[in-house]
Amino acid sequence: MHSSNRKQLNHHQLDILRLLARFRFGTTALFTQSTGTTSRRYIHERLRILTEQEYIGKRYDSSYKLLGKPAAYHLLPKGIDALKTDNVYDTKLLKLLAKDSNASDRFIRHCLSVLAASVQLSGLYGTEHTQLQFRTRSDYAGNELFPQALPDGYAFTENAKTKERTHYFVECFDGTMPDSVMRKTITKHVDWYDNDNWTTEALYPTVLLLCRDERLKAKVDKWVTKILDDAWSDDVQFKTLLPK
DNA sequence: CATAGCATCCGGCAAGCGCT
DNA sequence: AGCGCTTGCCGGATGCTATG
Repeated sequence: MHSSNRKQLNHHQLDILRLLARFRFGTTALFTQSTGTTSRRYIHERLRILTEQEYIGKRYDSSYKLLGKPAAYHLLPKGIDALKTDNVYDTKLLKLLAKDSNASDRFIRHCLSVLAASVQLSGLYGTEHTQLQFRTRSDYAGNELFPQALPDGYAFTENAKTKERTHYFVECFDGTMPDSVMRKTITKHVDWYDNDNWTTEALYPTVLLLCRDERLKAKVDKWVTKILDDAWSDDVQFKTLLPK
């Protein structure tokens, strides 16, 4: 453990930094699930090593233990630097990532919801042959085809032969925002489609609304029905889901 | 090319916690 | 108390890298 004799980051460790760039925050358990094969203990050790070397930071104190909350990891300047060699991240995103050290608990919770959603949806819609591809706001920052504000996620499976995509927009209603914001999120999709901003031949993606609990799901179902009744068309499909 | 030294991998074990 | 789950700590195995 002598810093003078430190090895270069291996590809496993870089993969973790890339995941963090895409999802902003992560936990040992969620990273383990999202990689599928690797053991939790091992992921933890990678995170420990990256933390020790100050590539990533760790949000954790005794109150977390008491609440049974896992530590939340995020990129530090050194980790962001290490990603620059990938040449795939635009400078705006890199600046955004630098602010994660001071992110609010609410923001962290939302980021973890999105990561959990990607894990859950991979199990729901992916198969051995056609894995579900999940994209985050980091992946499509600046995209002008998608509704604004950008959805929490965009996911798709691709038919190997026809190359046709079955695709989804993902919104996480996880208790981090007031009702008004959630309703606006629903109308955002309907308006974007009705105002002809969806300028490709592909069908508009099914909008998956991940609701924190049964009670919220019932409420959201009602909002969706009402909003579609009031709209000009019902071409946008919504589906409410509960977290696993 | 051989090898020494050490960073990393990874499993075993323990401790803390909630649930029953 | 027993079970399951998570994180922390320890140490042997593995494999990379610097050096001659």
